[in-house]
Amino acid sequence: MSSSKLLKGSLAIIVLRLLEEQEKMYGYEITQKVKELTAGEFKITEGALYPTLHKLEAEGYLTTETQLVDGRVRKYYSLTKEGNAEAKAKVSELEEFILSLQKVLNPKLGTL
Amino acid sequence: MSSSKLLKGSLAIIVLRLLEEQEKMYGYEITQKVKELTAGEFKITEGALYPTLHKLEAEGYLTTETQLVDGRVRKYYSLTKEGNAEAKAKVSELEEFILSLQKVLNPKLGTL
DNA sequence: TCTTATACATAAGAAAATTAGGTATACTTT
DNA sequence: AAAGTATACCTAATTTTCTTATGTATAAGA
Repeated sequence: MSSSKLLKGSLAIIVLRLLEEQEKMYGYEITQKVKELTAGEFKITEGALYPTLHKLEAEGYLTTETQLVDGRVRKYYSLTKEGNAEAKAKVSELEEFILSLQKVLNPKLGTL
Repeated sequence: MSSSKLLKGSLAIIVLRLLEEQEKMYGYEITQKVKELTAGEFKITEGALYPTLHKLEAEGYLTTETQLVDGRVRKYYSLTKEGNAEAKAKVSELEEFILSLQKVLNPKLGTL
C-alpha cells in the first residue's frame, strides 16, 4: 500500500472490510475500489496485495473462484464464515486503535 | 509498540508529537506518557522505542541532553528546528491517512 | 533479600511493506 | 501495424519496523 508507508497490518483489514460490503471481489478490483474510495490517496501495490490475499486464503478466511472474463482470468475472493468473524474482529480492533492513536495525537480532546 | 501490532511508522510520529507538547522528554517517560494517554492500550516496547529515538536523532530531528537524576541516568530528547517541521508534517500526514482509512472502513459516510 | 520500578541499550528474528521484475490479453492511439 | 495503456495475475529481493529476548545498572518497597 502506498500513501507514504503508514499502517502495517491494515491492508488485510481493508480487504476483509471490502468483502463484507461486497460478496465477491478480485484483486485488481480491490485496488481500484480502494483508489476510488480514497480519491486516489491509497494505492494498493500488487506486491502487497497478492501475498496478503494468499495469506488470508491460507488462513481460511477467504475462498477463491476463478472465472474467465473477456479472455482474461479473474480470481474472485469471498469471505468464509471464519473470514466474516475475522473481519468484524479486526475492523473493530483497528477502530479502537485509531481512537487510541487520536488520544496521543490530540491529548487535549481527552476521552471524547 | 504493542496493542496488536497495528501501525507501522506511527511510533516515530507519536514521539515527535509528544515532544511538540512537552519540550523535553526521556525514553522511559515517553513509554509512561503513552500508556497514560491511552489508558494502557498502547505499550511502547523499549526494543522499538530506543532505536526509533536514535534514528530520529541521527536524522537531525532530535537533540539529546543527559542528566543524572537520583543516581540514574536520563537522556532527554528535544525537537530541533527540523524536528519541529517534521512533527507538523508527519502528524498531518498521519491524520490524513486516518481519514482515508475511515473512508475505506466506512464507505457509507463518504467524505464526511 | 528479592522483586518491582526506573532507565538505558542492543541483537535476532518476524512481519509487512516497497520496488522491481515477469507473464498475458484487450483496447486505444499513432 | 506498432506501441502504449489498461486489465489481470504472480513472485523475489530488499527494506523498514516491529516483537522478543537479553544485558547492564540503580532505587525503592515488600
